Amino acid sequence: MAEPKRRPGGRSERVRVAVYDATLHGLHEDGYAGLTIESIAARASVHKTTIYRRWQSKDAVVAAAVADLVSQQFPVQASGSLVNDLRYFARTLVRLLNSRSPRVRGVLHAFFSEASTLPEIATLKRDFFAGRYAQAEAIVSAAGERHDIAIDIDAGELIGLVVAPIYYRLLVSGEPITNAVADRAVDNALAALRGGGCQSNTPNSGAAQRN
Amino acid sequence: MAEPKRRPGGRSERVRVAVYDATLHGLHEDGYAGLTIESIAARASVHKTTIYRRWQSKDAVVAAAVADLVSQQFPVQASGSLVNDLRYFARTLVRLLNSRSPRVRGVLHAFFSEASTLPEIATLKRDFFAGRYAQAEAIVSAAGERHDIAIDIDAGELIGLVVAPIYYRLLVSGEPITNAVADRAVDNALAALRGGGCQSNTPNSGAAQRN
DNA sequence: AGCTAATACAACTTCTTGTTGCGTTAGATA
DNA sequence: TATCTAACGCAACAAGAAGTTGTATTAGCT
Repeated sequence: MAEPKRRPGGRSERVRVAVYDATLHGLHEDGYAGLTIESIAARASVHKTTIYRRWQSKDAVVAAAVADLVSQQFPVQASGSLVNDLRYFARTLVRLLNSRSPRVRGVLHAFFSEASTLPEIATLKRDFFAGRYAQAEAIVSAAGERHDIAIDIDAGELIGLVVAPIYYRLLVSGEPITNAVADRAVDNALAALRGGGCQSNTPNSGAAQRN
Repeated sequence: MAEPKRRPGGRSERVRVAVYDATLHGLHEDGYAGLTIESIAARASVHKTTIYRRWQSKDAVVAAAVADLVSQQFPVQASGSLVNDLRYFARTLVRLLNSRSPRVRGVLHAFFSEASTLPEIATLKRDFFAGRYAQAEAIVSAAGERHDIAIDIDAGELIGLVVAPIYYRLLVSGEPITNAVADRAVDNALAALRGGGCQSNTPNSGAAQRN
């Protein structure tokens, strides 16, 4: 029952990279519905049996390809004023959503299309945004410690005000996503702060709820 | 070259309704990728040749089914205070996004998945949101005329602040969408107004932009 | 009651999907 | 350099879905 000797270097690795690349590229160009194992194989210059034997199903390939790219984390700069940090954060998101890299666009497609219903993709998506959220929360709490803002500010609510309008353009209105959009989102979020919004001591707002 | 006499009443109509219903239902349960003409036919208790002859392609059926439901407009109540109108508006959106009706969920799936890349669906989506936007803008401009708020308020920006967090939960974070979320979104949007946000005379915000 | 548009049914072709056996290539080890 | 064998390429195939066509049947209309 000895384990067969694996060969991680060389061809296997090249095939893996080529397949992941072809998968994300295809996800971007043809969408999840139009993506097939044979199209991936053709684009990766690899035979379809190779994919069938190594990954079994289309969903498994997609999940693996997305996981591979997402594992490369994006660092967040957190030093200086709250405005600058938030602005940098928002602009980083804008740059990401505007990326012309087929691999990044493939992941975005996976996250914001039908593929997001796959359990593996859903988990990756949740983990990715949880990570981003934690980084953003650090920005806000740091500002709280510097006494730039009140301590009872709901960090999640504030970050939501910053990023929600950006995602809104990507997913709903389809309007272009410029740096000006990012800056305006930050300005409005901070304006809400000044106007008394994002208080964490009013968890359910003042209104009664029916649902 | 006489036009053949059509028969809009009776069976044709029943088939049409059954097919649209089955399409939206299938879109909800199986997704766009999993949807096939044969599955629609089976669910509608109709033979597949009927669908092939009347609608030609899967995309055409989906577009027609979505268009049929979307054509039923949702009225917006606009009387009273800005807070109440916005809250009603936001809560209506929440109720829509939480709808358990398979037909509504099917349309939502069409709008926020791969099907939204189809030209017909994209047009329907754009028109639908343009209509909603116009209604919302009326709320804000009415408040401006009542002098509840300043005249130089960017209505679109304000509405964006209200609805963006709601869509953000649906499409990005996946958190539950309650009435409390709607109310909080309105509160924060109005707080932003008080804090000096949503001014229409600062179209590109103060910051320089690189993109 | 008769006409015929619209649908159902069956049989068929074509294309896609996924599998299997076997020969070939190229890392790894000595 | 020679050898071993994991990983891949290739061809052939089976299974099934997608889409088409001819004909019979149903049911709306006059």
